[in-house]
Amino acid sequence: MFRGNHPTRVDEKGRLKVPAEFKRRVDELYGPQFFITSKDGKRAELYPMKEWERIEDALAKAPSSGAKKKFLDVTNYYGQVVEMDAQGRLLIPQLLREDATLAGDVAVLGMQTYLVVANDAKHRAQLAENPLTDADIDALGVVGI
Amino acid sequence: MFRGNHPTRVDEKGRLKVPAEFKRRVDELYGPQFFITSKDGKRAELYPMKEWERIEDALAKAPSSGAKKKFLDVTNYYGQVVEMDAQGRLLIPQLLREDATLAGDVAVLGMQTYLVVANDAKHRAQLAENPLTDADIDALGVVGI
DNA sequence: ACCACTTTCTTCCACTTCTTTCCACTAAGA
DNA sequence: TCTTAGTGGAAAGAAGTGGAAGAAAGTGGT
Repeated sequence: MFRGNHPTRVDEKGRLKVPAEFKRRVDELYGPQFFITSKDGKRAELYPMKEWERIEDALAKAPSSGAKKKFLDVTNYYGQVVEMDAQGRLLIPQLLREDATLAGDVAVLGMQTYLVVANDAKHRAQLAENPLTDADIDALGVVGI
Repeated sequence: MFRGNHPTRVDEKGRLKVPAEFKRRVDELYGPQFFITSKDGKRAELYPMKEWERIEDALAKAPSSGAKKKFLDVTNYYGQVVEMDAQGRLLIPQLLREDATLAGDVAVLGMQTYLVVANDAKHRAQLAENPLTDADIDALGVVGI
């Protein structure tokens, strides 16, 4: 389970420093390979290879549909297999770097099974624009929040 | 069950001293790990790790929804796993320290299953601005209040 | 078609900065 | 006075960063 925000940076070469905590977990649970992609072109999603393969398997079994084709189209357009080096850095494909403006300060968010990489300022602005309301929380119906 | 207000301080390094009473309860009921996060960026919420995991599980089972996505986006943006040291202090992430102005005197409030950490003066002002009304209390439908 | 040169990519080393942990002192309450 | 809570700070270790050297891929010319 990945959780929380680990602020980090993308250097001028386009390398993302995977925060040490996430790196440790990935090292022990998965290999150094990831599938980096995006569903909206606005922020990158980083799946440990094994997780992505699990999703692919589930999709392969699903009946053919427009939604499936669309999903494959988008995720494979932005997608690429990337590998962490010994220093815990990985090269973000140029296309994603441009579309998701991944340079300088970025937020790496744990989203349970995968990680989200977002431009910090943009993500912040998006949260401010669309805040979490009491009604949202009530809608979840979870006790003790 | 956490209850009451235990005023404490955040030092210049951003370390929150967990009041001894809360520390004792946490030590016996839970481990030293917490998930610290925020829903509005204005005050921090401190969940014993086990409590937070319970919420995560409940969320994982809930059907996909906008409210759920928003909730994960916000809580993981502000969130971080933190650990108390032997002296009962824990480091508040920079982002939260800034947004929620957690420095100097703060109030630690027991909110049943979790703790709230708020800038004392700000919290006071907010209560004054938005007081508890008879209508609020009636809406609870609890006998004997 | 092959060779050589150029350019880009990748990996690894070494330095710097920040974080974390732990020790010791101060203050307050019993 | 003794014990427990709270505070500050220094030292050791870990994390982050830049860059240089080696490898690989691409390009052009003979």
